[in-house]
Amino acid sequence: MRPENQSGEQTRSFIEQARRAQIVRAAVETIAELGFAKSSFVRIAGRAGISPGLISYHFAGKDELIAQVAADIGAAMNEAIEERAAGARSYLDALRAMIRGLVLFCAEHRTEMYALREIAENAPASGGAAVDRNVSVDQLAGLLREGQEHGEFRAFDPHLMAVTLNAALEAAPRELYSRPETDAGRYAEELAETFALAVRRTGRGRRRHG
Amino acid sequence: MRPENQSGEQTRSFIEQARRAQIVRAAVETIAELGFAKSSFVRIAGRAGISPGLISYHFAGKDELIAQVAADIGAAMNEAIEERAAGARSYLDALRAMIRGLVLFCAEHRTEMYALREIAENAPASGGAAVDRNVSVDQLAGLLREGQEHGEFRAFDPHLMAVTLNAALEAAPRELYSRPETDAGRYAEELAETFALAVRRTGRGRRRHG
DNA sequence: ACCTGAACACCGTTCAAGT
DNA sequence: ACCTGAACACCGTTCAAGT
Repeated sequence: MRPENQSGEQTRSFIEQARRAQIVRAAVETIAELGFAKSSFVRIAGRAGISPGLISYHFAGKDELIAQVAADIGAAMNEAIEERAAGARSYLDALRAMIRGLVLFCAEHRTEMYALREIAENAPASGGAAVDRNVSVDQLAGLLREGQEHGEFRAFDPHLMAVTLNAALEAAPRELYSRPETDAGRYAEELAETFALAVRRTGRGRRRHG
Repeated sequence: MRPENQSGEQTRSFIEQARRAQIVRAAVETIAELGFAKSSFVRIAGRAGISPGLISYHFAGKDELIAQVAADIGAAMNEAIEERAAGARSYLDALRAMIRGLVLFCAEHRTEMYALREIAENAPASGGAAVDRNVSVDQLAGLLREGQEHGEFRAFDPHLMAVTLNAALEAAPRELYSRPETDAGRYAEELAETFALAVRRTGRGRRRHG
């Protein structure tokens, strides 16, 4: 019988929080070192110095553990992105800043990205990809829609463009890992330019600066 | 001891080819019906009316079986795409035709796409995603580079644009499945327009300060 | 409440044995 | 060569038992 909780963190005891954090940390290290396939509960528990059964006690299942690992890393990514987008003077600048922020974050945290990539490659469903993707896509769609309402962007479908942009962003860690020689700064600029051209009002004889 | 072969299909006997095809078919049906997680060798073999050991006899491992399933479906996709791109009068038209072709193919083969998506979500590495992706990316990069050399496209990095486009294309089956109400024709047009704007020469003359 | 570790059901793979 | 099916090593999860 494991502790019940839906999403409230208040219901978790101090020990439980500490154990979960310890297990998540051990999982990240194990995945990064041995790869996802070899990261069994026995190995993760061994690294943490606890019994395998204790992992099942604190997590509903392997899915929840992996989801927590992905969520922790994803939260750091979002923080880095939003930090950069905050100072933007226009929606186009915000879009560019977000794209740059993500690509550069990936370049600066390659080891964490390796664990995340292992999860994405071997258990993306457990990694909360489906859930987090929709959150991310909806956020992007909101930004794009606002940019349209302010007359900065052309009349595309915000949701479909967000899906497309999200896919392009998710490809970044994969690309940076599989081609370590890639210049992250240039990648960031290329990607920012690509979507800037895709979303902006076509300037052919239309408006100039506001 | 299973039959050895590297990639040549000539070395495979008639029976082996038939068995492999039978097993692949059973795997596709099992994955589509029960999902990837429940598609064990025992269940696939049961559907095919054979022994589980026979699967290991004909395939080097589960990875190879899943890779074959993904490859068969992927081949059908590529065929549909290239068929459409063949009649294009320009590189921009070819790009648009490929994008439309893929999105519409996904819309017309949702059940096969379901199995492919199950694989992509649960075992993309086994699904040959890494290998096939590079092939596909290289092909796209080649097309983009040619378009640049013929003066149709602007001066982006062909490889990075191909990675981005490939990511956007791979998001299509996912999106069409998770939102069945999506108008595939409109999705195809939106995506084609997005990348047409991203790759074409900007009409405003040259870019400022390189 | 927290934790252990053996037991359990299941998995992919192997292999002696059949034809 | 082709195929079977029990045996094997391993997995995530459960649970009686300890504190």
